[in-house]
Amino acid sequence: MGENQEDIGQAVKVYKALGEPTRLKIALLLAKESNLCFTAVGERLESVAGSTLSHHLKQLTDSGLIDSRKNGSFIHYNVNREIAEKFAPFLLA
Amino acid sequence: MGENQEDIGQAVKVYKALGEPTRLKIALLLAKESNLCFTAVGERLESVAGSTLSHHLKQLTDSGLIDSRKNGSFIHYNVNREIAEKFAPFLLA
DNA sequence: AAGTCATTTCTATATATCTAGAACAGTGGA
DNA sequence: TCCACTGTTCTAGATATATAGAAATGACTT
Repeated sequence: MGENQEDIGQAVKVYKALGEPTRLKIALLLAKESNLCFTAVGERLESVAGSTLSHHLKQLTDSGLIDSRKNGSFIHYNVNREIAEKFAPFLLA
Repeated sequence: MGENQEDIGQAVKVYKALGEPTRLKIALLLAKESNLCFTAVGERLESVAGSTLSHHLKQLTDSGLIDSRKNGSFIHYNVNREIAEKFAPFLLA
């Protein structure tokens, strides 16, 4: 019980990342379909420029909520289940 | 399983509210000590102007995460456990 | 080497957010 | 009534954020 300073710092990042409609949609999408790459994520969102999507994915990965794995010229994204369960299990519901 | 549109709209509001250090501290504070009034909350934070605190509490209550109950000239604030459990059980940990 | 695809970085702009001072409104007490 | 206290609203300024076009980087294909 009780949360430490690191947790609080990460919590702010995670919640800030999720507190924007496009990013929440991305997180929910990745919670349902794992291992999507940049372009695949972009295709499921309505009209988001590549540069904007990149910006959003960076914020999500910087928070620790989304992991990225490079595979050739593709980068695959996944929800980090541990972090999601800790801060926002709603994503996994 | 599966979340509807209302949930998503509320989730954005709740997460946006929590994605700011002062507001997260307020939420954590209220999760630990229930029923604090405006002034009592202000006293536990370092140097936040009354108008700023009011603004933050409004955002938290608008999201549904914090409930407020008027009692005479005081307003007491509490974490809404149902909403917290749904979106951010981390607060209750 | 040249071309294509995936993703990022640069740059800019419009909008939102955080902050607080000052003024205001409601409640209760002397 | 007058004062003190609780909390909100108004206004404004500084900073942050969201967005996207254009140019750049890196990797695979031919």
